[in-house]
Amino acid sequence: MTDPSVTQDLPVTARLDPRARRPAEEREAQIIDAAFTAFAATGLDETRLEDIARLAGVAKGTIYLYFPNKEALFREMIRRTVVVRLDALESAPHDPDPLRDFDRVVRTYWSYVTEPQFPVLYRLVTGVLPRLPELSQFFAERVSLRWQKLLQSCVDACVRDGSFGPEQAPEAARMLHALLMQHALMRANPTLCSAIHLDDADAVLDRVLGFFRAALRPAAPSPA
Amino acid sequence: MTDPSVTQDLPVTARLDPRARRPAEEREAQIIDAAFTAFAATGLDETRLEDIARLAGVAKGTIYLYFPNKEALFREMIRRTVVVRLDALESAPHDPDPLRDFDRVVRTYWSYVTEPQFPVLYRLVTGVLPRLPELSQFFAERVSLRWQKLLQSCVDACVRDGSFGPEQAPEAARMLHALLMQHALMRANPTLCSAIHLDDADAVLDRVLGFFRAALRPAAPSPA
DNA sequence: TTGTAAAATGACTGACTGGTCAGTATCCTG
DNA sequence: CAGGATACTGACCAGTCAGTCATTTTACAA
Repeated sequence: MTDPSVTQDLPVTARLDPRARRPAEEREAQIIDAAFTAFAATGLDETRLEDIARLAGVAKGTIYLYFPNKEALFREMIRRTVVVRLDALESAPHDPDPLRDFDRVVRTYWSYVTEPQFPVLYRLVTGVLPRLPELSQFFAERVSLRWQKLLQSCVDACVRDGSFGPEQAPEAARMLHALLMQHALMRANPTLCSAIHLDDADAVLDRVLGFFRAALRPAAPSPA
Repeated sequence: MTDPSVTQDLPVTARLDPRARRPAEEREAQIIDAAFTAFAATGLDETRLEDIARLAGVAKGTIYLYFPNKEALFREMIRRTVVVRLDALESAPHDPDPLRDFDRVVRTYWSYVTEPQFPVLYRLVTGVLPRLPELSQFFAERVSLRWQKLLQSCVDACVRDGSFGPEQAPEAARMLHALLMQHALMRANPTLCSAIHLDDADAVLDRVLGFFRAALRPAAPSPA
């Protein structure tokens, strides 16, 4: 406590000495972080720039040195928070065993959508969908589509391998995507679905995977 | 064209002579309809009461004769638009054949979430989730939960019947719900998932049902 | 026809907030 | 340490819009 009078009611982020100049990147990150918190809590319209500024430990005017306006800040916040692990994942070595590779990808996806940030982003993006369609576009291309392609390639490998039956394969990626996404969202919004049995993320994933594998298991040899 | 100068640029709803007194119920319905359209297009915050009034063919002040404020209007609009076919469905006669009964319920659910109104409501409700949690509660109880219970009872009947294997049954309703819901939302937001193959609602349902039945099909008799 | 109660109107107000910019603090160079 | 350059500040302004209410219109009974 060097000088409580200055920092006492400044919220978390701000502890880097106020009014001190900072390298542009750092300030930007500060503001983006604050924006995420504020927007997550109250949405694009109900969030006052003043609040973001306070959260970031910065004056309102400062925000305008880094972003031309509120909407641009929002957009930029979304873009940056869509941390994409896909680059790493896509170039990572495939497991030679298709089933294990499938498992690895699914688990990575699950941990991605299970992070607390993800459902918030999803809600914010869908919430402003009619107003900022390019943002949804970005989100779709950057997240949904790429994951689905990746999943599909894993499924296909399992089909070639004989681990999965071919009947459901063509749509399997979309089905799995739907199951995982919806479960992640249900977990995040207990209000919206009184999600009692969904606390344990691993357990949920196991159930979903069990269901998925049941659908994909090769058909029984035709009964005599 | 009796008197174009009066009605020419009044939008659709308003054709009941303006400024004429109407029974309270009718006016309320007028306003709610307009509110749905307006909120659907621009969301709770971006919609001006003036716009709703114009759409309803009514002056702004009139709205306040029927609703205490904007938020209440929004809430009421959601409540009423969640047309619940469930009452009818729940008391409707079950088909004695469990599989056919299952089919009937699923198809009714699908037609419900496939109506253009549904995704709009869903988006609006989730969009204001942190601000109006009671609304989500209402939506959840009135829609998601009741449907899931109904679906589950159909699934259980099919399991008793031997049409479905018991392995995946305990979570089957939630899985099916997740699949249908997510597909309905994907169809409604092509931007968000470049939903190419999802135009034909019946075809989509068939694929989902095919997948679901594959997961639920009884396990093959243990191989010799 | 007229009187009156209820319904509807829309100009108005006041609070609010996105965005600005003149002024201040800090840093840096020589 | 001077003095220029740049990051930062926050009081202010202008636009917006939810909500109000004095006035007008309508319906209808006498």
